[in-house]
Amino acid sequence: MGSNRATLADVARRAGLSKTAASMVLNGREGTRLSAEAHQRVFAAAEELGYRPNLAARSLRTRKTATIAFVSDIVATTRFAGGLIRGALDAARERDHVLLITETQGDATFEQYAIEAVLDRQVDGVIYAAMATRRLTVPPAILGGPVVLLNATSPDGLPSVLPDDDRAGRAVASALLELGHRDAIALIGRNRLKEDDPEVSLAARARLHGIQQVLSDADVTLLAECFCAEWLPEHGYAAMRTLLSRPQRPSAIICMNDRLAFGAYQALGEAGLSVPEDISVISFDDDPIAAWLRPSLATTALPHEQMGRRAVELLLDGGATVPSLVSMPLRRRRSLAPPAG
Amino acid sequence: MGSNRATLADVARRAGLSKTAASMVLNGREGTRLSAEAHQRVFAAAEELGYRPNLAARSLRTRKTATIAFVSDIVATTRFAGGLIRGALDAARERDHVLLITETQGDATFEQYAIEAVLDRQVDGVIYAAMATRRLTVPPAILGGPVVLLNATSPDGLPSVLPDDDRAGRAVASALLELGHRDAIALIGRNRLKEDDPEVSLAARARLHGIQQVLSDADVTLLAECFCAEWLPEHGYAAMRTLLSRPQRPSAIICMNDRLAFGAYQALGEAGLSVPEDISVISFDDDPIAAWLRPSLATTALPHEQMGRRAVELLLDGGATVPSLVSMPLRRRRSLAPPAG
DNA sequence: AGTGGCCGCTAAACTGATTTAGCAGAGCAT
DNA sequence: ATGCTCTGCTAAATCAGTTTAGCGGCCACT
Repeated sequence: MGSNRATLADVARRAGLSKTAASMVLNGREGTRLSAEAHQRVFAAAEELGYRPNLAARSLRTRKTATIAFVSDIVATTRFAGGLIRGALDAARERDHVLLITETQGDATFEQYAIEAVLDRQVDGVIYAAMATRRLTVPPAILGGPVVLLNATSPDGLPSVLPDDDRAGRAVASALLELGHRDAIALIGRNRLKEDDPEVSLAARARLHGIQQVLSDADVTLLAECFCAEWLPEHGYAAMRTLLSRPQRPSAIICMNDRLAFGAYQALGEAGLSVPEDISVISFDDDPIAAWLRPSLATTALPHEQMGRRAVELLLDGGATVPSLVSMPLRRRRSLAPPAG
Repeated sequence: MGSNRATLADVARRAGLSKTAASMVLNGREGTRLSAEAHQRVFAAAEELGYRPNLAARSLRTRKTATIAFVSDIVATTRFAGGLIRGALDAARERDHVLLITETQGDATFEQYAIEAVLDRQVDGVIYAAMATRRLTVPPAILGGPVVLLNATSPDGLPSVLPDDDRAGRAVASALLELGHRDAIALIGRNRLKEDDPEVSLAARARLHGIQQVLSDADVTLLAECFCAEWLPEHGYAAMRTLLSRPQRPSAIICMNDRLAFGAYQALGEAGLSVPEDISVISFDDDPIAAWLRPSLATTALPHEQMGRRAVELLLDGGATVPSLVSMPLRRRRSLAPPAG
């Protein structure tokens, strides 16, 4: 691949100068005393030969590769990952960097392998990403260079990028209060495991906290809270059926994510209830499915692109060591209405 | 990153041998006449020092980087991409390679940039992937080395990996015939643009061809065929409503993809019809929502992981120059039943 | 005794860049 | 004429590997 490319020596020869001169000119070194004419000749020669530096050679000397490792447990291959990678890719491109992607699949052997693979390639830094927002311990091997945690924090106090789930929870609750919902708001997706173990999830706790904060400030208590073992459509469906079997029907439902909401929609449809006339629904994530549902689902968007972008910025431009919270915009859609009656 | 690592010279010194000897031993070179004892000493020294070769230095000499570029129009950041990348990642790891990912976003400037970026890094080969299965022309710059097209073909006769949509179409039609559906099968998702322009889609034509083949072999004609401008839920919804407004109600629906089927489900639900008792539905892609729908949606799975894997295999192990078709397994789910009455 | 071959190993060149140290010549002052 | 500084540039070292060419010693054969 890219075999017979012109080398710096070729450029220098053509310009009638030394490699040193050519190198300095092309790197725009300050304080060199090369003449304007020398600059001209080097640029011209490089242009004519279509010169592109051999980055392997360069990085051998400089120990820079203009390459960032994107190491994830499994994020690179899930629907949630798209935006993270896209954002990181964009920010990297703007800084003339490129992304080396590996996946550990949560397996220690693979992780070991992935980390050695990227360190062997002398990456300039590592973005360590998690699929679920959570706390984790990074493998010590990567601590030799810059690291940014994406969608995760660690006890080491490494720079990290997280979605602002707490604020999203407040936004969700506020949206319902503003519409006049008060005494018949139900919540789907309580889960002690997620809420209490930061190594499993940080989002559950933060979302819940935000919601409770706003509700208790307004002196509102939840009509019901449904436990869900997982945040999948079938669990949302089951939870919604349970809610509908109770004497008082809720006027609004908060789902801890869009897939639960999808399941809730299914149960509502079967029960012949309509959203939002009979019941409002609001949720978290802004999964693509949220916009596809009928009626479209109001939700708070996980800012994946922003997060990926922010991670690269922190890594290359440096910055805050406090967790960088990226806000989750509220998408107001058709699933919201004032309570009936 | 990876600053004070042991070098080959360190290993050689510790083993009391030359760099040459150390290099040859560690690379397992055949035909060298180094003693068994020399081997021992080198391995021991490398082990003790935790030696890992500097790949930049190595590739400067060998022009191999053990790195593959994964260049895509936009695939890397969509839900459909996950599997492609995952498969490629797995196959690459098995061969001790790593993936450099870039995205062109269909923009010529970005594409130019992406290609230069990967060529500058001396990748061993390029996987050029497309989001929609289609024919495309690859930028000449990457033709200097091995290239495999993923989810695409080109007029250049480059090796390529495609899903076997034709066979999937046959499987879908056969599944309905087997259940006894004959004279009331409708199709949602006809689209001339997709069917006739291979630069837009190859899948539409192939799926349709497979379906038509099986049906005409069985002397069956479609009850109706609905045009859809895009293959999104709203179009499936509209198409389904149109179908339901006609005098004869279909007994089964084939949707050109799962998102159309999702829309069709919505229309059926609103009309109070149930799947599969009133109408069977079958589709293509095996989008995650297919399994989440109630009832779960029968569909043919795009074999993303297999495809990504195959692309790497073709690239590194060599192989067929005829397009490599990967079969799309039929997922039999609850949306299928014999026709009512 | 001469020489040819094999054995076990190494010195040095090479990859393509960056970077350090320093050289030749001009101009100026003494 | 000598010494000094400044200008404009270059030779050579360096990064960490791979690869080529070949060296010295020993044995066997003629």
